[in-house]
Amino acid sequence: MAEESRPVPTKSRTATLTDVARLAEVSIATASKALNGRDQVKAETRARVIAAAEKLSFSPNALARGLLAGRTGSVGLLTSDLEGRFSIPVLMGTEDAFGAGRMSVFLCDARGDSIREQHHLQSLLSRRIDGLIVVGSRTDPRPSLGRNLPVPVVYAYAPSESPDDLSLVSDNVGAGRLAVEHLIACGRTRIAHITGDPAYKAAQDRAAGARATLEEAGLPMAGGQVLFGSWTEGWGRGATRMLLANTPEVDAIFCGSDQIARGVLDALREHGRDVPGDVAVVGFDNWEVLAANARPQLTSIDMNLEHLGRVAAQRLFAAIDGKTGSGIESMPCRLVPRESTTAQG
Amino acid sequence: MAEESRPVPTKSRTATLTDVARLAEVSIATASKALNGRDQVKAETRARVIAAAEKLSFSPNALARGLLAGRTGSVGLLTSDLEGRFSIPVLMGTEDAFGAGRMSVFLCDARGDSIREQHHLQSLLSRRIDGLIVVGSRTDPRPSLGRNLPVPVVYAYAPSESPDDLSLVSDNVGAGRLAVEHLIACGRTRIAHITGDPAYKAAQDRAAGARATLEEAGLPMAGGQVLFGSWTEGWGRGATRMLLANTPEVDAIFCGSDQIARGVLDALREHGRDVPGDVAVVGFDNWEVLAANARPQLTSIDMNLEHLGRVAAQRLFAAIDGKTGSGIESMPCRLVPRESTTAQG
DNA sequence: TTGTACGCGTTATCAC
DNA sequence: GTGATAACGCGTACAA
Repeated sequence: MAEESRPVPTKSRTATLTDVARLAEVSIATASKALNGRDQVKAETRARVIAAAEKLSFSPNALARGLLAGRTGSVGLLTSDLEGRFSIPVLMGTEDAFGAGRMSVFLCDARGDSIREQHHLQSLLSRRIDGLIVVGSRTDPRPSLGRNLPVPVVYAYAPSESPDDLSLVSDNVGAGRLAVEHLIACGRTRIAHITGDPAYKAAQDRAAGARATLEEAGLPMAGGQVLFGSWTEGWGRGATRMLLANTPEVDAIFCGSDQIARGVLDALREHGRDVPGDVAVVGFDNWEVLAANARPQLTSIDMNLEHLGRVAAQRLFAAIDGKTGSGIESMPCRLVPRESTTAQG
Repeated sequence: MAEESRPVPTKSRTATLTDVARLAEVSIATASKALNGRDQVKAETRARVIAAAEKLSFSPNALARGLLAGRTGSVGLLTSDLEGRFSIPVLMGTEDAFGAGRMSVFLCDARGDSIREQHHLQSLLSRRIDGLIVVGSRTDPRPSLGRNLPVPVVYAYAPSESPDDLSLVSDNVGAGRLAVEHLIACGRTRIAHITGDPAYKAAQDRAAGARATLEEAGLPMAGGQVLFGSWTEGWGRGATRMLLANTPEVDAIFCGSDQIARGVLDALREHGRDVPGDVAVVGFDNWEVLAANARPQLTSIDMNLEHLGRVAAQRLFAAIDGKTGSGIESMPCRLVPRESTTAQG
């Protein structure tokens, strides 16, 4: 259990440039130049100043500097939903990119509430961030924050509804194509698609890509149509049972998520179908915990979300430097082959 | 694809207090008082100032304010590993608590690298954060950042090695007790424990709690000893097979993680054991995606990590106000009952 | 090469 | 009630 501690020995106030200057016996102007690498200062003087700074463990006050410079070297990261597992990798990517660029990141979670979002936005603006990244939790377009913000904004994962904004998204249509092309390349011809809630644009996009690719190859959609449902293992199991009953000749299933795929694998095993011998399975999200631990290990589509976040950071950097862009920039996904599609049936 | 946009119409510089004062035809001193609710200003004047502020969509510069006040209203959140799923809930809790208190949160991910951690720490200090929360990804103690930082620090999830620091952790020993007590209450007497890597303190603590509770009840540890392995489904399956071979009379399994538990459920089903009829199963982490979608749904231990994060934020608030504490504060876990233990065999 | 002085945007203290 | 004015800590013209 925690105890109250004795009063801490008086913390010495953090050193200021004035302190350093005094110790080095120069003016604060000279101290500033010495520490910032300006070349109008004698080497010996600079050394003395640097030594003094070290000794006082001086660290320049970023607030004062920002006040003067008009730029703070900080950006906002406004997420609508930290819980959703899609925000996290995007967030990691941006944090990584900004950290490398000596930028600090303010994290705000609006929890899907637009009131809270506005509140956070005001707070960020009052802190004079240099730019803002808005991360959504679904691929459906979200309302724009507007064009008259004093800082550039980049939307990631969930695009802005306004084409005037710059948005970075995953190419879900392309991902659907990727999955079906892979299955066709594996020699499959009776390919079904089991996916989640049809109200999600992600579901529609992936299905569109899958449909288009099948049509171009002159192949039918096994099961007659895309099987929409929910993003759960339970739906994966249920849909598979229906599918096996109606279309027993199915030899491949493209799933809208790894969770669904886990349910599909489960049901296939129950019905004695070998994977990938009888039926090949492709998942979506490449969620390691699910995909890599499945039996057999699950081939899956990776949206490269961390990369998406990094690119978002780069675009924001560029925008801060005045090179603004607009429109929706679509990033390719990649297929990660594992056991559930490798062997040839 | 994104296109270059035409040069944006000149953004009007964000309004300052001077602008507001000029528009309201008062001095900046009066404007400041009016906006900050000081009571030495005529109502009519105040209204005029507020109107002017609205019109210019004035937002006070937090940098200037912080420079003067000596407090910035921002805190640092230093995580060692954003990828690990334990950091996220803690982080959500702290973000939530601080957001409500009008504090902004700087997010830094050190990626388990102490060099990067030092770098982030310096960056945060230069931004004059009011306090710092350090979130680890494992429950093993981590090196202290030291006692001579200019701001209070609270360690969450992973405690500091130094008892002089304040740390908040989950009570893993208590959680082990909780699980076994529940199984005993369900009428089980031949209880096994399959868990992860023995190098993790979490594994040792949970095992210790389980052992102690069994001893107190005069029950043996089924299987003869705790089955340590890795935090994977694969180990859950493998360990279960061994267990069923050596100790077929086992009637309950307490698992060190939900992933392990999923493997255990899998193997039990394969061997024709009914859950919970023949064998009851308890998981750990209460990871919804795994626990709630298991067949049967998995009873699991929840570490209340979001709450842990919120309490960490409260402790930091208190420390900022001068009420510092120290030592390790242990937060209770809770058992979430689901199908895998409810029915009586 | 070094030092002086101003200003970034606010708030608080004091006069008026 | 209101308005000058001095800080907060720093960078940078400009003067010395």
